[in-house]
Amino acid sequence: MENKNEAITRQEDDFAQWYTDVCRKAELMDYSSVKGFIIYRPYGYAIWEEIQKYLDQRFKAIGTENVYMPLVIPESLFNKEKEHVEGFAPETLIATIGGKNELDDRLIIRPTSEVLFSEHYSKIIKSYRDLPKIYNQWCSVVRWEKTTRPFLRGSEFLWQEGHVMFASAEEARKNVLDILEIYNDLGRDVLAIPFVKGRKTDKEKFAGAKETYSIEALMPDGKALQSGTTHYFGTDFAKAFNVVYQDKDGSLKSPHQGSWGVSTRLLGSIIMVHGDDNGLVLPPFVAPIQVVIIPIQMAKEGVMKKCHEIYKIVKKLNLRVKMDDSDHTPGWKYAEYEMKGIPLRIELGPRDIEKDQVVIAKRNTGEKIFVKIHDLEEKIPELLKSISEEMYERAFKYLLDHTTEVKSMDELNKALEKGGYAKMMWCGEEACENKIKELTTATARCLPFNQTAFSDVCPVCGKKATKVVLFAKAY
RNA sequence: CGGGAUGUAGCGUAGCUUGGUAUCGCGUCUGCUUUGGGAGCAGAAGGCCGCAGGUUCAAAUCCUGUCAUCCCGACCA
Repeated sequence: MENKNEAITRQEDDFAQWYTDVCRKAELMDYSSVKGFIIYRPYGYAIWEEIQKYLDQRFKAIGTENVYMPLVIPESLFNKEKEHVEGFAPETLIATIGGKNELDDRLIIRPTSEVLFSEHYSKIIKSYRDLPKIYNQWCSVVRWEKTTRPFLRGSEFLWQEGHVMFASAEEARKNVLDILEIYNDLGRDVLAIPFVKGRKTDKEKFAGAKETYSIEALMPDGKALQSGTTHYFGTDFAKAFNVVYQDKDGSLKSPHQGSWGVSTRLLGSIIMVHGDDNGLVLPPFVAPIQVVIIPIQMAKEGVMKKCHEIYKIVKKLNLRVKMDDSDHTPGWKYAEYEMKGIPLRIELGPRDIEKDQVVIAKRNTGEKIFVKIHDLEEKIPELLKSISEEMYERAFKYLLDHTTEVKSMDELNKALEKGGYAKMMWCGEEACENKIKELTTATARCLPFNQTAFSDVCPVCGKKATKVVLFAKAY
């Protein structure tokens, strides 16, 4: 029987409310008493930990070392890089009192750590032998946001920030593109999210960066969500912070710098891309619980015993498994674990025991299948893999269906109305970019790496267009 | 930060116009019966009505401020 109080808002009724409902009912987070600062509850934090595991291992495989930098940056230091400061100044949180005294040099709670890394690098990089430096830190940062939403935009969020120094521009650029590829792999293989890889326009790039690259995900409400970025800085930052090394030939040079990061915003992507009206749908490889076992008629002879056997079989596969032997009814448990997005549910009762089988329900499709117990060992890993692929395919199809090539302002408007990306040829002028934003509120998400031209006229100004650009409304 | 809406038990709510010690459902706890899609019966606990001031003999209700959440803009990962 439908229990209205347990249900969440339907997506089609109010997508934003659905999102918030899922965040709370799936116990991913809770609000704290300070605006924009959320509590990452165990279930939500565990997803982040899985993301961390994957990325940390990939980062280290290409020579990255983890470090930890201070939480605070003296204002005087922060102000060294002009363009960067202008980008962040409006959203910094500043500590002004230490103990009982006003601070002479106020302390900025890091909104990002470019300047701390740069300052440190100026001390430890002296010779070409000290390069490259590929450092990363896992931490939280604070940005005083005006409007906040769980995971999507918080005043504090968790992330990793890589800050790298190389002797040459080529190496630095290669590093930030390699990392972008790792982010993309994370999406494809782990999160089941198809990202669009591309370069940001000058207008949209990071404060102080020469080049900014991003991975963009498309949400079911038609809005794009930037899910990760990498930046190439050139030598400007290094120069501002006096990072100088002596090269083999004895000359003094500035290294080429890059940075890259993904944040807990990825959880927002996961929730929206895959979720449905029954709640969360987690990609199998980040699900904190991958398989849940529900005993049916627990009091009946042999049921619990058989459930424990199944538990052991799944555990042995190195999977994250939970058995729920609480006294809730099976129906309650089904709904509960659907809300939590657990990829596979195993139901086991007297009827199954007779047939030496279990019932397996797939969260992503709702499909129920019967599997003989002796086949479980082989079948479960297969199912998890195919679920991940099905989820990716579904999201990819949505992405394709909502990427529309447009050749006129009229088509652009229609494409944005439908939701998703309006793909157009662009002359490269910021004026045209601004005009689209003014008329539609959509922004240039990126110049996708796939630059297959399909016209040579900019629909805004009518001049010659050479670049493929994706416009969309964004989070 | 501008415009709009909303805050009453863990969740969802009634009451507010016309001030007088807070309603109902779900959840929680106990017991028994149950268990293949959010179980049934019986009993119980749980609230300084978001917070802070003010008006009043008396404030959930009226006034001011503030905080939070949601929506629409501007800004940003």
